[in-house]
Amino acid sequence: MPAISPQRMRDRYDAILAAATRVFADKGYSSASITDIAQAADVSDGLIYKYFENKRDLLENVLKSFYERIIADLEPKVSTARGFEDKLYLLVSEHLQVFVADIDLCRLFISEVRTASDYRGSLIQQLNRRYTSILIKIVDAAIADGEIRSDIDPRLVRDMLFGAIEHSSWRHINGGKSLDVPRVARAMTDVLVNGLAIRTRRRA
Amino acid sequence: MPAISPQRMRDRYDAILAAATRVFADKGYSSASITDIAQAADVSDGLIYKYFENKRDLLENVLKSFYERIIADLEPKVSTARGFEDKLYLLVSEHLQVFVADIDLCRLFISEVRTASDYRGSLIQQLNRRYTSILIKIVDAAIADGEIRSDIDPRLVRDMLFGAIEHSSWRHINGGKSLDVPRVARAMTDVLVNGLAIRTRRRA
Amino acid sequence: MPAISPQRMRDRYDAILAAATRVFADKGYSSASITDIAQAADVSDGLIYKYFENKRDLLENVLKSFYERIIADLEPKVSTARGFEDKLYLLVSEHLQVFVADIDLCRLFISEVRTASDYRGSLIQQLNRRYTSILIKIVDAAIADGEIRSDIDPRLVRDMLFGAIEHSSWRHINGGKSLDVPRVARAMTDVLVNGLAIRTRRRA
Amino acid sequence: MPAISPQRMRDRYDAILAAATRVFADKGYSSASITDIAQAADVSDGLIYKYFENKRDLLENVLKSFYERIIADLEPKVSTARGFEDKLYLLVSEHLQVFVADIDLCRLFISEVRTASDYRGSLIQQLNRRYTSILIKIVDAAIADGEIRSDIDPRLVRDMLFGAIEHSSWRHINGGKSLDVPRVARAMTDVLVNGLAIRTRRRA
DNA sequence: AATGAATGAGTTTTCATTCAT
DNA sequence: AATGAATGAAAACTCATTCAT
Repeated sequence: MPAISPQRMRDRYDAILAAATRVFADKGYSSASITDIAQAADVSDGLIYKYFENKRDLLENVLKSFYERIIADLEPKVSTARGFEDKLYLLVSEHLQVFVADIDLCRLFISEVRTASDYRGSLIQQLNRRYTSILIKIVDAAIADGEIRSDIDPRLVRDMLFGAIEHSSWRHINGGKSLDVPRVARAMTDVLVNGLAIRTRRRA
Repeated sequence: MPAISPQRMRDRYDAILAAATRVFADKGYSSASITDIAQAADVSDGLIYKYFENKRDLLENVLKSFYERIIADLEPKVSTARGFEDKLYLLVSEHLQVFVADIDLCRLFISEVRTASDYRGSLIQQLNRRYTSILIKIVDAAIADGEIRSDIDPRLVRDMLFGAIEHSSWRHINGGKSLDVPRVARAMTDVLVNGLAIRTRRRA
Repeated sequence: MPAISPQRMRDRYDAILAAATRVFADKGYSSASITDIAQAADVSDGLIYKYFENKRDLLENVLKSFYERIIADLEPKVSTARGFEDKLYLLVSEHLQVFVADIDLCRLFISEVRTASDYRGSLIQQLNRRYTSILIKIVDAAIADGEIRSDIDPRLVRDMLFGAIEHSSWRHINGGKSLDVPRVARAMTDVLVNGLAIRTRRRA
Repeated sequence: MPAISPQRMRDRYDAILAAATRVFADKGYSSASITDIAQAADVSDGLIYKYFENKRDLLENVLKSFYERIIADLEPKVSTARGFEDKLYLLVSEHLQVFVADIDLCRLFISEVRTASDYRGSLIQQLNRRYTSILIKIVDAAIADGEIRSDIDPRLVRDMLFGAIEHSSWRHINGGKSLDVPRVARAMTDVLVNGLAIRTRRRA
C-alpha cells in the first residue's frame, strides 16, 4: 500500500529528469544547482534525493534517457536502408541531426561524462557502446557482403565517423553558422567510402 | 635593483605553470583548487595571483603552453615529409602520439575549454586554429598538386582526422589498452586517402 | 506543509538581525565578519544568506529596522506637543536620547552609510529623509503660524539641529561623560529659537 | 653620515603622504591598498614601511597634515575680522569652503577616524580640538565683550556650528548640487546670532 | 510523502606586512 | 637604502546533502 501511486511516482521521476535535462543542458553540470533543478521541476530540493542518489546520479540518468531516446530513434531508421553507403549516409545524417538539435546535451556528455575517471564500465559507457555498435554492425555486414575492404577495423570507422561528426558540429556551433546536414552527411559518407585520392584505373 | 632575479621569477612562473598543468590534468579544472596547485608548486596560494590573474587565466596559460609546445614539435616535422600521403601519415601519427602522451591535457582541453561558452574568439581557439591549419595547408597543397579530389572541403578533412584521432585515443584510454600508434596512423591515413570501398577499374 | 513554522522563520530572521545589529555596532561594518554575526546569532554562516542577500543587505536591514523603531517612537510624541518651541524641544531631546542610547548604531550609520557612494537614493536615505522630515514639518508649520521668521530655509534648521545633536553626542561619547539630555536639549532649543545675541527690551 | 640626505628623506615622506592623501580620499581607507599608494608615490611597497608604521599610521598622518593645513589657513584669517558676527561669518564660510573643496578628506575623517574606538586622546582628536578651539575663543571673547548671552556654553555653539556645516555639506554632496557658500554662511550665522523667533520692537 | 530550513566544509581571491637580495 | 616577491591569514559566499517537521 504505497502512500503515493506508482503512476504519480513515475510522473515525479519524469518531471525531475526533464527539469534536470533542461537545467544541465542550459548551465552545465557544475553551474547547475539542485535548487535550480528542483524549481524547474516544481518540487522541493529534498524530494530529488528520494528519486536520485545524488547530483551525479541525476546527471547519469539524464544522459541515459538521452541515449535511450536517440537509440530508439536510430535503430529502426537504419534498418530500413539498403546497402552500405545508404545505411552509412542515414546514420551520419541522423547523428548530425541529433548533434544539431541537442548540442547542449552532447556538450554535456562530452565535457562531463566521457572525460570522467569513472566512465569506464559505467552505464553510460555501455549505452554509448550500444549506440555506436549500430555502426559496427553496418560495417561488419558490408565487409561480409564484400562491399568494403576486409582489412578494415570497424572500430576505426566508428571513431572516424563519430569523431568527424562531433568536430563538424563544434565547428558550426562555435562558428555560429548553422550546419547543412544533408550536404555534410553526403560529403562525409563520400570521403569515407571513396577516399580522397584521385584514382584512375587503380588496381586495374 | 630587483629583489629577485628575472631568472628566479621565470622559474616561479614555470613552476606554477607546471604544477597547474599537472593538477589540472589530474583532477580537471573545477576539482582542482588553487591550494592544490600552490602546494604542488611549493608556493603560497597568494603568489599564484602575482603571476596569473585568476584560476581561469591559469588554465588558459596551461593550455597555451601546451599548444605552443605541440605546434613547435609538429611544424618542422611535417615540413620534412614529401607528398600528401606522407605528410598526412606524419601528422596523424604525431597527433596520436600527443594524445597518447598527454591524454589528460587533451581531456582538459576538450572538457573545459572547447565546451566553454567563451571559447569562441579566445586565445585558445586561435591556437587551436593555428594547430589545425597545419593540416588545412597540407590538404590545400594536395588539391593544388592534383593529388586529391578538388571537390573536398579541407575543413571536413580536418574534422574527420582530428575527430578520428580524438575518438581513437579515448577508446584506448578508456579501454585501458595502449595504442599502437604507427598501425593506427597507417590505417587512418589509408582509409582517408583511399576510402573504404573496393573499387576495381573505377572510373576506368 | 512547511518544514518550519513561519514563526520560527521570523524568529531566525530577528535573531540574525539582532546579532548583526550588535556585532556591527560593536565592531563596525568592515571589521565585523559574517562568522562573527553567525556565532552571535547561534546560527551557521550559510543560513545568513538564506535571510539576507549579502553582508551589505544585512547592514541595510539593520539600519532600516533601527530607523523604523526611532520613527515609530518619535512621530506620536511630537504630535502631542503644542507650539513650535515645545515641539522642537521634544524632538531635540528625543533625538539626543536616541543618540545616547544607540550611539554605536548612529556611529554605524554615519561611518558606513552616509559616507557611502551608493547612499543617494537608497532605502536608507529615504528613511533618513522621512525621519528628518518630521522636523521640516514642524518648521513649516511654525512659519505658517507666524511663529518664526519666514525667510528661513527649513533645511538649514534641520542641518543645524541634527548636526548639533550629532556633534554633541560625539563629544560626550568621546569625552566619556554622560550627557544631561534635558539640559542640553533646552539649551539647544533656546539658542535656535532666540539666537545668541543679547536683545534689549525684547518684546517690550 | 646618512646614506640618504635629510632633504631626500623629507621629499620621500612628502611624496608618500601626498599620494596617500589622494588615494585615501579617492577610494576610502579600506579600499585603498598599500600598493595603490606606493604606485601613486612612485615608490616601492616596502619603502612606505620605512616612513610609516603601518597603514593606519599613514592615515593618521594624512589627516594630521590636512588639519595642520586648514588650521594654518583659518587662524590668521579669523584674526583679521572684527566683532563676533564678522568673525563667526568668516569662520563658517571658511569651514564650509574646506568641506566643499576637500569633501573626500572630510568624509575620510568622518568615516574612518571620528568613529574609531581609539579616537579619544589621539593626535587627531587633539588637532580637532585645536581647530574647534578657534571658535571657542571667538565665543568666549564675545561673551566677555557682552556681545552675546553669558548663559551660553561655548561648546554647544561649537557643536551646533560644526554639525550644521557638516550636515549642510553632506546634503549638497548627496543632493548633487553645489553649495552657495556665502549665502549659506550668512544664513547660518544669522540664525545662530539672532535665532529663529520673530521679535517685535527688537532693540526698539 | 514532502518540505525546505539548516548546515558547514570548501572556494577563490585580497592584501598588509616582512625580509632576502 | 630600496625593492618587490612572498606570505598566509582572513573573508564573503555557495551548495550538495540531511533531517526535523
